[in-house]
Amino acid sequence: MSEVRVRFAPSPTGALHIGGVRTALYNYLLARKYNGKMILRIEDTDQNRYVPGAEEYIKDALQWVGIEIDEGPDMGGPHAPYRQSERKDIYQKYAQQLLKEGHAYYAFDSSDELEEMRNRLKTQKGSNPQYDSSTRMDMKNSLTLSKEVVDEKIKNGDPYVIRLKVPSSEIVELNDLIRGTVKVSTAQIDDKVLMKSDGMPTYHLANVVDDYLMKISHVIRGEEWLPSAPLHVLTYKFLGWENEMPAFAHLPLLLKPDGKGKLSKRDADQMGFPIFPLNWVDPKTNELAEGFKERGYLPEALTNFLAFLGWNPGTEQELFTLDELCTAFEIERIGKAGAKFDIQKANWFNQQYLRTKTDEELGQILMTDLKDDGIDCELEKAKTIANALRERITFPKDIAELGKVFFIAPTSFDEKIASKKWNDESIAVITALKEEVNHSDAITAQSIAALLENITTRLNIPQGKIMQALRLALTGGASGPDLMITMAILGGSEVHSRLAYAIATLGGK
RNA sequence: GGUCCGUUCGUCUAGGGGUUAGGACACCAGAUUUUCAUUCUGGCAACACGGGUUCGAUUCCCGUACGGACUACCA
Repeated sequence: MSEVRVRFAPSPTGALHIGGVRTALYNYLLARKYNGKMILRIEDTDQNRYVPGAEEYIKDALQWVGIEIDEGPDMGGPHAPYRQSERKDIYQKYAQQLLKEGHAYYAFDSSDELEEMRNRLKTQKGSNPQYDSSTRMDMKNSLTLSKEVVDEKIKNGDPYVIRLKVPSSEIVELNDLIRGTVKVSTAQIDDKVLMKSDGMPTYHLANVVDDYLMKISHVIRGEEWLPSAPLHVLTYKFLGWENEMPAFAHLPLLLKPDGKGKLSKRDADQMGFPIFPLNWVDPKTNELAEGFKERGYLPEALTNFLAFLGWNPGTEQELFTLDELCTAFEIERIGKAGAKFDIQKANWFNQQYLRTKTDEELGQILMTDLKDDGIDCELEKAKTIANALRERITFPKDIAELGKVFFIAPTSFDEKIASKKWNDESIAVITALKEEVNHSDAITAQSIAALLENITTRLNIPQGKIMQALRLALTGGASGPDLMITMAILGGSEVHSRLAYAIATLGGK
């Protein structure tokens, strides 16, 4: 295979959607697998929709998930510039070529006139109203107007667009790597605008020209482009690039978790999960949308999860690092059907990856989170706590959430547990433990276990009957890591005072 | 409306003319854990429908239904 060159070509109209991240990921995986190049191209040809900060956001997001760009606006490359707004002249040149060769024409119709045409045709049964071979001779363009009039209009600065002259009825064949051969009659394709009246190209022209010039080998993009792909094939042909045309792969869409339809920000908000990789503040509304990163998703978990939405390796392995994904990835194994976005599975991946972190890494997270709550904790202790908690967390913030109990003594106690488990027997054991626990901090899980063993056998009370009450007294709740370890971390004097407080509040003998 | 694409457990999916249709998430149950979590074991649960083709279709073909995308001087 000749060099694999793929591109991710977002338009800077806002935050990068999670579906966009997946598209970028698939491109990246293919590039890495074949030691090819990953190109970032900014498609900013719509000046009305341009959102400041969006380009930066996209780059930051890609970097966070671990997608490295080989060529793009920042690092440049052999086919710079990589921002379409900076390539205007190039598109103009090819538009002129198409014009000269009779594959395109000038059109002067106003938006009112276009609308009128569509409305007129809409009333006719079965027809789909579009600017095409059947209607263009009724419109104002260089096909219907005399050369003199056209030249005059252009000289006068009358607004015009350049449209592709699509043949009236030919079959265009598109070979899609995921969907196989797709055939469309040109009768269904309209004379798409190639150059807008502001001198900017539309996606259709810019995309074809850039992919050709940048020597893109595979166009991997969302399925929403499939209907216009035949148009692009046609454009390649007209430009004389048919033999250098990239391979196409149209990805199935990400669907909303319940019901039907594509995943939208609205759904995500409703279901309570993020849709953007990073926090995004909408510059118009000033509204903050929380990102996957800030929500506590690890980039490796997110990429693993995303990769499996529409692709699988064909084995039963599910956990893949980004590197492993790169080698395992195959376009042929991408599915055809849209995938519903199941955040529970994402959470599971997150849990799996969080567990691979060392006690030190987890401890660091705990320390900084605690600090935010005004609690100081040294690393060794943080590591111990992290170790005790590591099997119980899904998100990084869970460590501090669950670990707080080691720093903040309970002020109230779970009533249900209290009424069930706080009785003469547990009070006896807990009172004895309070008296006998080594008040110095130097207790270990082993020593405290031995002490408790000693007390329960002496009082002839089965340990199982009092453990719940003991946890209640120590933490105020009914769940948490191993109790002996909990007490060891707490330290003797803290255990003593917490037990004393519990006895005082819940009652004792 | 038109064009195109799609359809295997609730979800992500494997599979493929003859299989007990496999895995994972979620859920449920049991075991372990004194508790919760973990872990382990087990369970629930799917080939949209109707016609063909075939000795045999979930698998191939055609329809239907349902879903989706597109139908802009947006990408």
